Amino acid sequence: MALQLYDSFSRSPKPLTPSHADGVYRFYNCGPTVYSAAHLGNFRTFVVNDLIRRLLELDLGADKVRHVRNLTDVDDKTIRRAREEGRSLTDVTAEWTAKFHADCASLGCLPPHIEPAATTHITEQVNMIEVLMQKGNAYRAADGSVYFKVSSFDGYGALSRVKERKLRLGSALEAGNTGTKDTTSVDSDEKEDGTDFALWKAWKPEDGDVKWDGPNGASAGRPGWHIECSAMSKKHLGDTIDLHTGGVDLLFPHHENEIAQSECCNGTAFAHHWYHSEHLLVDGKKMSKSLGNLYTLDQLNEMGHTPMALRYALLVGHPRKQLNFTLESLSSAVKALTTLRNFRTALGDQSGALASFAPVFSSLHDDLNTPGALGALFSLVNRDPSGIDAATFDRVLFALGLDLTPPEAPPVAIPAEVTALAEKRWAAKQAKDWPAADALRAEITSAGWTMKDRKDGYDLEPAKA
RNA sequence: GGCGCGGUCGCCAAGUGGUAAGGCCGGGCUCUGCAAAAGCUCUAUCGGCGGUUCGAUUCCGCCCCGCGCCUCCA
Repeated sequence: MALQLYDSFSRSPKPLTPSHADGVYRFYNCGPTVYSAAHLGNFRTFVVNDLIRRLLELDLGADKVRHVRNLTDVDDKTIRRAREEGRSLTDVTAEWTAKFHADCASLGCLPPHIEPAATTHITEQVNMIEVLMQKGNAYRAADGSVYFKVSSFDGYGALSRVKERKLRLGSALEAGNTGTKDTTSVDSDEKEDGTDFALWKAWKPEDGDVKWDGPNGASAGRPGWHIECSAMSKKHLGDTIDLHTGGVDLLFPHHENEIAQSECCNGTAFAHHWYHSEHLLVDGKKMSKSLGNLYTLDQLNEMGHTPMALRYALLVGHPRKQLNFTLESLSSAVKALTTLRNFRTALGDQSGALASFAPVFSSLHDDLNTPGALGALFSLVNRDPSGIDAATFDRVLFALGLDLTPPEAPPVAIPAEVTALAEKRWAAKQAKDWPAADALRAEITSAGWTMKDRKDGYDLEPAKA
């Protein structure tokens, strides 16, 4: 069964099959803006995309997948951050790019084959803007910026179905939906129409030394956000790509704008398939920087949560359904991972029936039904391991990106007095002095530690809350 | 106001026109001097009201509740 994914454009599931003669599947995934640490919500999307990447590799072969994920390293936020910290833009974005890479690696995400950055593709973007200007799809405003003329593209709104946005904007304002919006980054008032969006932003004093020569007739400045994806996608994957993905919040306006730019410039269909993963919620609300209800991987790691537990917790929800993240889901994940690990160990290198895992793979192939796949997996794990094929189990683990290597025990300092109590208890136990041993165990427990006996010794762990 | 998504066991979460996978927690058991770990095992009629149907949690309508997007946003 070929991998089927819901297509946001046609609003129906569609198989992922290469459309180019070389059989290489072209996959573009909108990446992060590198100005601070990405949060778990962001990583949900990247983990889901990693799943797509892995399944494609399994289905088509690793050499038949070209996965591109961009880095937005110039925009209002990156520039503001650099200014606030008195650093160069490059210095700031390099730091957060490295952090992003480290976080992705810890979560077991395969690196994309190509990771283009906006600032190293200025020429491509400028060229594209010039074509759009020549074709009458873009215009230079009085301030030297360049805008895309939405009314010049009939297909505008087909993805997000907001064709009459302009008319309805009034309603939105009345409904009070713009009260908390950050208006500092809104395009200038130089636009001919409210729905037009910036392709090129003329330099402003607060941009400091961040500027490049603009398209013909435009001022020096920097590219607008949307154009980078159109330009980099075109350069690395061609005019028409097989799949374009991102979080649901990118559906409008980002992806709508990308379609407009690319199709007007290239004169061909931009993407055959659009896929959007849903948001991660915290306390029922979207995890976001503006709400301040986010968790970064560092925060979670400091609390003692392993990256694999995080990945598992993200996999528990269907990618196209909002998932309410809780710390409790992490302890649940740790247990589940342990069960899987024990089962895998019991398997050794035995071979067995390959078909056992069919339900797992078919769930995965059916629109990335990770909860269904996990359910099917545990149905197997709950049975006798005999007859289970270890290599196929490993394929499942690869597909899910789960690394079952036992997490290293977090280095916790054991108080000397607790160690002393444990030693005394161990001695008492050896002497079969049960009353003394029990009394000492009670002392250790009240000190907040758990003493776990093994045949040849013992372990001390902080008592669970 | 427009567009979209969701409401299934204490928590999380699949699924199907024919009477509900799975994970966590909790209960019971086995093992272990105790404890832990590990293994086994038990627990739902699917937001509300109508409709279609031999039969609906699954289809349709209405209602209630929650979330997201409507140019910062994974």
